[in-house]
Amino acid sequence: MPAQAPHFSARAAQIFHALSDETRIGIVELLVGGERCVCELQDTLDAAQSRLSFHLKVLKDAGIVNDRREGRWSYYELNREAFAEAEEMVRELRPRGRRPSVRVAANGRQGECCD
Amino acid sequence: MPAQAPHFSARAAQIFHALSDETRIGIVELLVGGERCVCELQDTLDAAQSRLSFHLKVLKDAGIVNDRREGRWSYYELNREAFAEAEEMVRELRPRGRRPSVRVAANGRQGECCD
DNA sequence: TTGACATATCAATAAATATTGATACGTTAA
DNA sequence: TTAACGTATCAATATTTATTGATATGTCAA
Repeated sequence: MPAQAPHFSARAAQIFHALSDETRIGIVELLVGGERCVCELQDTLDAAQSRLSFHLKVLKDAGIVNDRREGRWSYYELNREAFAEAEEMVRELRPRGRRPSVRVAANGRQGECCD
Repeated sequence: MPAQAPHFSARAAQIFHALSDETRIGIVELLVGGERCVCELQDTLDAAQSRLSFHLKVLKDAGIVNDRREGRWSYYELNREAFAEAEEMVRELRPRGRRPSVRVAANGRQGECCD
């Protein structure tokens, strides 16, 4: 069997990439408590407006956040599903079972590896 | 209180960055069942040697894998701690509590946001 | 001891991402 | 209406990350 469904690695890479930047982690931290307006994020993070907008788009494209417009304000909130997905991915990538106590190469021979 | 310990976001970014590439996800998938020799990874992933070595280094620098040398072979395995750490990070970034049913801006005023 | 091997590292380049400043667009207050 | 506002998007540039081919290093077999 394949290790994972065909697009698992692409989706995993996308989610983890969205979380691989300190500014974006900062945004997520601010959203942990609930929905926030872009202008609040801007004040708190002290980030230039277009820069913040760029990072919000990365998060949105990865499905990490949802947005909502209200008049001239935009509100962002975390998407619970994406976090469930991320947690599940970490679990699926995590080491399973135990290493054999006697080391056996995957080709079945002990202490040898390549031909 | 700060949302997280001072280096949380740096460490989170590092771990997630290590997992943000399809080739590296592929490597991790191969290691899920236990330790593997570099040459096996090379055959299975069909990746150029220096390319594979580069990605293994990214994973190693992030603490995702440990390596071991035996004669002329190198073996890599997943580091359980890093996955526990990653899982915990996802949990800490995940939305908590409930959004207020009546929307209130963080500045306490309803329906308003910025000054 | 010499030569082939497994792997890491390096330098050059390519490709992807991020930052910045400018502009565009819808919305609201005056 | 018009002007200021909040936000998104774009183009140019800077920065980071990945790939490639070459070389270095330690190890083992002949």
